[in-house]
Amino acid sequence: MRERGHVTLSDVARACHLSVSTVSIVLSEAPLSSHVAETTRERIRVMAASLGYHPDVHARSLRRRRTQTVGVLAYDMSDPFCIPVVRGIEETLQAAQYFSLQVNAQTQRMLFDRYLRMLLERRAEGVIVIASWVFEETNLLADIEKNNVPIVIVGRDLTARRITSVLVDNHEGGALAMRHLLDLGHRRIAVIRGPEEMFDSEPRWQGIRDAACAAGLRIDPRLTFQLPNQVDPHSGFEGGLRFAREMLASGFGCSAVLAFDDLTALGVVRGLLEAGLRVPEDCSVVGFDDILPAAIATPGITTIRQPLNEMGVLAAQRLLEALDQRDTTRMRKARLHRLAPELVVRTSSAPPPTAEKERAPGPGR
Amino acid sequence: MRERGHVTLSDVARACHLSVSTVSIVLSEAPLSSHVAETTRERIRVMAASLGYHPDVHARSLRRRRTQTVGVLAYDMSDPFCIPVVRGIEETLQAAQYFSLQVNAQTQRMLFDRYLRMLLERRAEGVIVIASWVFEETNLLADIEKNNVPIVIVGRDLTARRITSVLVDNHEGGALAMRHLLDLGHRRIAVIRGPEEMFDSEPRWQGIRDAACAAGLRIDPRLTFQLPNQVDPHSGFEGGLRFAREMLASGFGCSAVLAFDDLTALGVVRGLLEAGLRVPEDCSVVGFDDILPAAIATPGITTIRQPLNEMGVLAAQRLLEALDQRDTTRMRKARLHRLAPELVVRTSSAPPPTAEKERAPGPGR
DNA sequence: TCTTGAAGTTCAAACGTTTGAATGGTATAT
DNA sequence: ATATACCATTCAAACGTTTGAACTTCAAGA
Repeated sequence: MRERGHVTLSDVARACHLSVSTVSIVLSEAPLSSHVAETTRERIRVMAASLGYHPDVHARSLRRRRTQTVGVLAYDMSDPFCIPVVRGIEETLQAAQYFSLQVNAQTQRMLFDRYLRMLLERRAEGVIVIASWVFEETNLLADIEKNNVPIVIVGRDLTARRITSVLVDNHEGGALAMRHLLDLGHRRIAVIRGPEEMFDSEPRWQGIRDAACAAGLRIDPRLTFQLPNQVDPHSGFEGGLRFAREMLASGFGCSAVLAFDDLTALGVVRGLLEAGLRVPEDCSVVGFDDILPAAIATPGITTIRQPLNEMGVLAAQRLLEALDQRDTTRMRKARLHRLAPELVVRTSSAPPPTAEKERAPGPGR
Repeated sequence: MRERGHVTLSDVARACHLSVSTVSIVLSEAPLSSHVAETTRERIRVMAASLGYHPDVHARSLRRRRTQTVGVLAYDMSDPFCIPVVRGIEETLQAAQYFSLQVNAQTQRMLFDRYLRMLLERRAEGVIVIASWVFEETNLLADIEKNNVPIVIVGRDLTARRITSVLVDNHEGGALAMRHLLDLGHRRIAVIRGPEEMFDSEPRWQGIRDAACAAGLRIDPRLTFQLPNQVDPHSGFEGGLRFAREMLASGFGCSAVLAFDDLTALGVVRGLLEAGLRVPEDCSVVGFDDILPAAIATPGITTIRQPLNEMGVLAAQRLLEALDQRDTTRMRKARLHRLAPELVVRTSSAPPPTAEKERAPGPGR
């Protein structure tokens, strides 16, 4: 064991009575290593292992001028949304021999900037940003361009800024949810709209309205509710709970609630059950995202699944392509990937209490 | 913008008609920078900013022989258990100007080893491992010692290997849960024990038994159930669900279920509700951990909270201390921190259906 | 005997940064 | 006039690694 500091190449070289070069060539499996006698190679490897040698990635990166690192900046790792995306990214990068350096902005702009800078300092070769909000005008973006580091963003469309973007088709998702409730026979449907500063809110709401419209239904404005802008991504639960209480207090009922996301839906369920109503018998609830708590709550929340893992994989693939073309092509065009969401039917949705009268009168239903 | 590669100190120096040294001294705010004229300093800073210069952390680490980096190896970042621990670690390290390099072993031993090696290669100055399982005999441990990198582990006791350990008092937690049910008046209590290969399982079970014993209750072996060893940390839900179904099918009932963790508890709730029973009126359910889904499900799960954030903070503090003493003290003694858990009463637990008869007969209760 | 070629190994420079020592100035005290 | 102090800046070496070029040594071919 060394007195201090790490075991280096020259430690190994000294122990083997060889030069640093030879040891480096062998341990890094450079092309030249085929010219080194197998016995020597083995001797070096054994010695390196017994000394506990591990190459210094800083020295290596400096010399090779490659870090094999991609930065992944998530707006909040504790949001269940991020986890599968990050995992998809990680898998894909790992297979391409890249290390994904993950940092967590915790929805704080200050941290966001700090970490973006840190990724630059750590010489990430590319950056993937997961952010359905924040990330507006930071001048670090210019620095990233100056240093020729490609970016991909997950969760919103920034192709206008010439950044390749991967996101779910929110319009279609909203429409899927609404059509599901309409198909079940609901007509009095309450809608909880997302915070205004979140990118997803508007297209989702559009999809909901368009689907209602196509079925000849105009959504009653008295049955819509707006979630406030909040920093805490877990606040959706509180919002849903408050909505349910207010709605029940107002006496202005509905047979189904279409919530902005799963946390909101779980808040609504809590409010309804607390008041002694049954879900879905008295009122259906539909969420969005398909996060873990929605699947394991009882009743299971009917929701719109975002292909999160797939989105991560796609983002990583696009980034790897950009890295490949980095030197040849200067001008890359930003691409937009809008992935299809999927309806996941669980037990929080059912025909309305009076469905038999509203729909087909046959006794089979 | 440079043709390729990043902007370097010498780019800035050239643009300022100054030497690399001066620019370095100013931008890194070295002590010598007080000797540099303020006008010069400002000129350098402006130029650096306009060129988009960011210091190369690899070159800096190489020269300074410090990386200001601590590795955080979690056995599974998608486990809600890890999130608050990691956040506590991150906060604490950040305040001490350290960067926490987080990696996710996804409960795979192969990844665990690979990432541990990577942390060594990235010259993490210390390592925090979050692992209630895995992490048995990896010879990388020896390498870590050889390179004089301090370790702290969260989630199990490895003081026998002279590694400082931070964990919750599982024995006390189990006892708390059992005493809560006993206090409510339950006598027929089913217990779902954790997987054998998980460190927490045994002490938790001991605590449960000791508390029962102290109250003069012997737990009926027909009411205990053993979760199988599983790689997927989300499998607790399935286990709980299966338990509930089997128990109901056997007709051998109980008035309360003490589940190994929250996911298991949520599985039990699903099984009971599916069968038309009410929670907590017909059967109480208690979990362990206090993860998000337990709080936002309805009924909210009564559970034993682990002070996860605090555990992260503590682990980081101990590591920072070890880093401070690294050079002076060679022999550090490993410390054991066993933190007190806390009972969180929600709505999944209540007196048993026949509580009035079993306990005090007064009408006030 | 002299090339030629290969095998096995080493030299030395470079990557971008930091930093102790050194430089050339100018002002003040002796 | 010389020493002292300080100011503003630069020199040069070092961190651990990689790699193109160079160097031996030995054997075979001309």
